Amino acid sequence: MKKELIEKLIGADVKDISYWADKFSPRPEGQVVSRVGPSPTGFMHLGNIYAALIPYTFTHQNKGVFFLRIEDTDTKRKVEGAVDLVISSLKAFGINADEGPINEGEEKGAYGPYHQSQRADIYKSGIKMLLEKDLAYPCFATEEDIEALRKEQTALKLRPGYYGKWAKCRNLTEEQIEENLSKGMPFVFRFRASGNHETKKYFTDLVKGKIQMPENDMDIVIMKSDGLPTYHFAHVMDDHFMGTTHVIRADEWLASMPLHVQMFESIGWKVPNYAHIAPIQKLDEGNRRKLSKRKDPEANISYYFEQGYPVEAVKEYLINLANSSFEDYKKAHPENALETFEFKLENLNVSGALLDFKKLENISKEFIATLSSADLYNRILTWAESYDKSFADKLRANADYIKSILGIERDGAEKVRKDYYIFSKISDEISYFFDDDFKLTKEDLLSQSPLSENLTKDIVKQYLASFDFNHNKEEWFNNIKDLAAKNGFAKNPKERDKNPELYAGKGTVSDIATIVRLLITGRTQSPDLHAIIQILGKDRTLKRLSLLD
RNA sequence: GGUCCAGUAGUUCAGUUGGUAGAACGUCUCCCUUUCAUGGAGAUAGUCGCCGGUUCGAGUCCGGUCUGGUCCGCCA
Repeated sequence: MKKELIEKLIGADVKDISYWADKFSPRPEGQVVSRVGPSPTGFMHLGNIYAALIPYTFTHQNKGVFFLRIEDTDTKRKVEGAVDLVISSLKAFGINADEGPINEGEEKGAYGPYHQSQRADIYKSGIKMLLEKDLAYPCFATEEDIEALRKEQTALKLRPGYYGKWAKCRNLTEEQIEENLSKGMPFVFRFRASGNHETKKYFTDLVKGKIQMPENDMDIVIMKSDGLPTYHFAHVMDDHFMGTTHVIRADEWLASMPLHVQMFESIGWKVPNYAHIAPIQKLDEGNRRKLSKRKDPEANISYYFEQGYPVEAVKEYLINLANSSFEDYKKAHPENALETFEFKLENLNVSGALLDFKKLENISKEFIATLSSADLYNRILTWAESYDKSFADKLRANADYIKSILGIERDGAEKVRKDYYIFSKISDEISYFFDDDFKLTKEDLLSQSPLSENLTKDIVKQYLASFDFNHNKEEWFNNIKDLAAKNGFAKNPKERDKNPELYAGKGTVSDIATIVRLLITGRTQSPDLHAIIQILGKDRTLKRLSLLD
């Protein structure tokens, strides 16, 4: 294409591509460079974290460079504060980029800017280069033209798209282009595809292995009429100049790998390694489908923060999802497993990772069980300050009290309870420790008691009479056992099961314990009762034991 | 419609170059036990989507078929 026409199309002051080649020095030989490129839509998808965690971990295990690039070329979707959301979300999961934006205004690294919206000059130079090489051309087709084209193709049962003989602007003469320009017609730039759709070519994907795909023959739009590039072109330009060696990205890009490889090759640039990560899916009425931002609240990572899953658990779950051999590794190395686990791209889940909340809960329980009561308290408080203000107030006002509650069968215990998995459930879980939330009527007691009304009343009376707050755990329980014996109850449930006729109409120790438990906690299930009593204190305990008086 | 990926225990997934299947979670049983949650021991379970082919031998290779998913925008 004539120089004058190129200048008419993109302006006279566009730099040669060599300018950028000089500006961005090549990365050290052999260095692994990878990145994550979220678009700032104001929404952080679980998949975004998943797609960042994998290259981040991979790159750091290879002592490489991991950078963050904001892919904000879609001006229509731009949202205020979205970049901060991206950075803070990544940070919450321990993903800190070596290069890239560090907040809404600043960035670090020598290959920037790391916002695509600020790289317009670089892309223009790229277009200039492609026009000179005859690898791109301006296209004046309107949206309506494209729509009509698609309709015609579908009617003929042909592959829809702008390719081959359907690509009308492909063969525009320079005179025709001049004429359209003089009419002021808007245009985009398209890539001049060189492939034949009938020809199959092998591509190597680090996750999926060798795959065969047709060559690309689509004359895809590479620069929109607003002067910003589409993903495809930005990917090629940026990953070339930023020195990316490993393009690790979501599965949905697999189909455009032939296009991207073709662009690199026709320009004469080195083709990076590709690794396509299977999407996170969920089961919906028997079918799996991609986690949907619109339909599924759990697609948004804020869901996990709101529910109060510990980030560590979510992170471990995601690693687990990506590479199920992590389970074996963790069993062998329970300490520090997450950081030291070396996962291989070729071991990545190939088909699609299905969310399994049961498993997440399990991991979360295991993780929370490793926390001391003080650590747990701090985490709950941090969570509550954002998501449950009144509970946060309660936590602050009763710090020591609540810490001792959380410490039941935790601090110093050889077998830690594993009944918490999300912070949002803890408030309810411990509510009976507070008189305001403790509600038990006589009717509640009698209806839930395993024994008859008269027997229950009698047992309550006897227990209150024999209760001594200063008993240690053994003395305390012996007292209940004595009470059982005195009333002709079985000392343990097994004894009753062996001789049911002996204890007909009576009960066992566990029945007495249940009645005490109901009086103290209002529930039939609770952690260690003696510990609860000690934390509640003498006055509160006696008051609750005196319900029937 | 085209394209590519996948289809292995109830569930989520492993199964490097072909030698009749493993883990985790779940479920169940027993032990521990005042309830629950733990902890310990164990059990349960799969004609490896279906059909055919190659082979002494196939989850693993080939062909076909069905099912599910991805992508096919001036969105990324």
